[in-house]
Amino acid sequence: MYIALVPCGTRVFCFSKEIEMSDRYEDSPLYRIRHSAAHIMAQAVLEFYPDAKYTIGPPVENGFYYDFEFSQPVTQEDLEKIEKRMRQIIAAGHEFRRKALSAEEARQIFADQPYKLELIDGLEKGGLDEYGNPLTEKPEISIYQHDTFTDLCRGPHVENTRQINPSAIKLMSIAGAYWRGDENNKMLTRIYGTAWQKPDELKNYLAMLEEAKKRDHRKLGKELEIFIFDDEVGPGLPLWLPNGGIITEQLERLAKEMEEKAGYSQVRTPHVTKEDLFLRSGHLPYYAESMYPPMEMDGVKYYVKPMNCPMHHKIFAARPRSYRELPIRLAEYGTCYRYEKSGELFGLMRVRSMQMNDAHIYCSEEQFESEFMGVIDLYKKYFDLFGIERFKMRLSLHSKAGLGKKYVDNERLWVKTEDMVRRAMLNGGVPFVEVEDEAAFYGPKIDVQIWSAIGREFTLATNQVDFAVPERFDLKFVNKEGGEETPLCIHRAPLSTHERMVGFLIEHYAGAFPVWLAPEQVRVIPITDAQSEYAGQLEAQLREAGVRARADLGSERMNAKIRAAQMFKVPYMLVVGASEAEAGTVSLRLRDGSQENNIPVAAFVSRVQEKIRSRASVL
RNA sequence: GCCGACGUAGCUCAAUCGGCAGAGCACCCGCCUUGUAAGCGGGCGGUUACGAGUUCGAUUCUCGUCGUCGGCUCCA
Repeated sequence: MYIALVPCGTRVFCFSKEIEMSDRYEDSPLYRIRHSAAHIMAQAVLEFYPDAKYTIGPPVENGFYYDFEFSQPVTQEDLEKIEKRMRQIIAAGHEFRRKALSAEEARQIFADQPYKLELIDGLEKGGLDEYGNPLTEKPEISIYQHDTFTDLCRGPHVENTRQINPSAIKLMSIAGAYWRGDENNKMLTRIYGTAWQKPDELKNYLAMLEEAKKRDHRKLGKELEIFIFDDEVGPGLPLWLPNGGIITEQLERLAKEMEEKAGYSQVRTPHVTKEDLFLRSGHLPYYAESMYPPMEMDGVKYYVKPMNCPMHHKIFAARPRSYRELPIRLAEYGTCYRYEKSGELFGLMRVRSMQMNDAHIYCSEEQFESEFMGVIDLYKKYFDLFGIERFKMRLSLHSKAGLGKKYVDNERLWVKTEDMVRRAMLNGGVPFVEVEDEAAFYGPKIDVQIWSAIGREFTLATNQVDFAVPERFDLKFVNKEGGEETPLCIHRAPLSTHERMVGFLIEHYAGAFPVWLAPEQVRVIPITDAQSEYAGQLEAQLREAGVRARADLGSERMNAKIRAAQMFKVPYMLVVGASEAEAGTVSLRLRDGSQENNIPVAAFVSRVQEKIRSRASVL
């Protein structure tokens, strides 16, 4: 069962069926167990560190956490004793008791707990929840007590600590976390734990984590020689090895094919531009934090581009445009550089240099819906091709508080374009969720959210509306009536960036790429040296036929060569001995271990060619 | 950027209390001539991330820098 975890501030418009059928997490027994486990952990922690201040401790996907302010450093090694004490508390069979009370009574109970006092203030005055988000109605203040521990909490909890299986909980890790998630606030210490109903479920969860580590793109990327990072090159600046070069090249060919069919034009633009361009685009006021510092030449500042859009705008403006030309779709696999904070870097998924599957569509307001949905259709085609099923479309909206800071200050246009996107998605019947304060600075967007092997969420593809920047660039087209109009701009990146896409695909396929993407498609393995020549001929013939093939003529035994090819996840292995050389056939071993013998060479060649041409997902 | 942990050969990892830095794989050279996931032998490979400090002596202890990892913040 998939349990939807919807962050605060999310409005859900249409769930996928899977989610629709499941219960709300908040109502599930697991939620109570995890929430209660968090309280028990807090009790254990306070017994060991009586002067620790406790803050909040909610259930999360797969477990729970609790944030503390400690006066001394607490480390991973300390988790063992805390966990042991938790088991004792559970075994003692304490009741969880709820009590509603006034803000004043609550303040007395938590007199020496500054964070709890702040929470009480939020509940009472501002109508803020524990995360600092505004609440629509004033909640009742309640506490939960068990054994010696009392927490400000709205529940729900288990009735008795015995309802938690002490063998189905485990403390996982320790990490820093800002109070209320704000980097301007104090950093607290967060302890993560996991809790399940049965010990077997815990075991399965831990086994799943181990499995996930095996498909982590950082591990596979190294093993399969797809990319590396080098200390002297710099953090977040990946080097694509030849195998990575093949994969990215195949993705580009796919994109260009699809874009040609969909009426895009390919353009190319420089990596650096004068400061003026980014002042005009608004990147410098709104996006400067993520930009590399400028370099100066002849008294002029130049910036490395974090986005391609301003240059595409200039291409649009290269000459006067008529409504007859619209929509104009400009595409470029543009290389951009963003100065991501060091701690934000994450393998290929979050880097500082990236090549985007970028394009900008300039259209009139009437054309907007069909253009926007055309992009969504393109997503769907790609996702079908890759067999990507687990994703979430998210309508990312502005926030009122961010106007003029994170977002262009024009609320009317925000509301209008957000509504356009919402309507287009509803008309198209595409399920999505809405989240505030996630928009681009120039407009709302539909982000496609995916999860990395270790469960971290990323935006893969994105489809953004820009109602602000075309005007700043004074972009115009002449309409039917002969008047001037400013076009809307859609920024889209269905294949994300090479970096994030390949990182994702490595994990998605666990390194076993479909034939068309596999860096090496065929490995020819002679059984003895006597077949070296035949193997070499096969390699040449396959290459001639457009297949990436290699004959392994080393001095290892056949079994060792098969093993090497398996570890590299080469889709096809051709094992050839005396009889195959004699008959002009091959013995085919697939990556999955299955075998087909006595295949005529020509038959194999055309089979591989067909798999490549159709970008087939099966071998 | 912040909190915490970690950094030994190309890779995966050892090295007791501070006392000569080691193994497997990979790579190179031989031998073996093999039928669907590791044949055998030999060789090469290190300023223990970098820089200071403590010490007779530092992979080991201390400090700093860089990088990586788990999170937070942020995001294609």
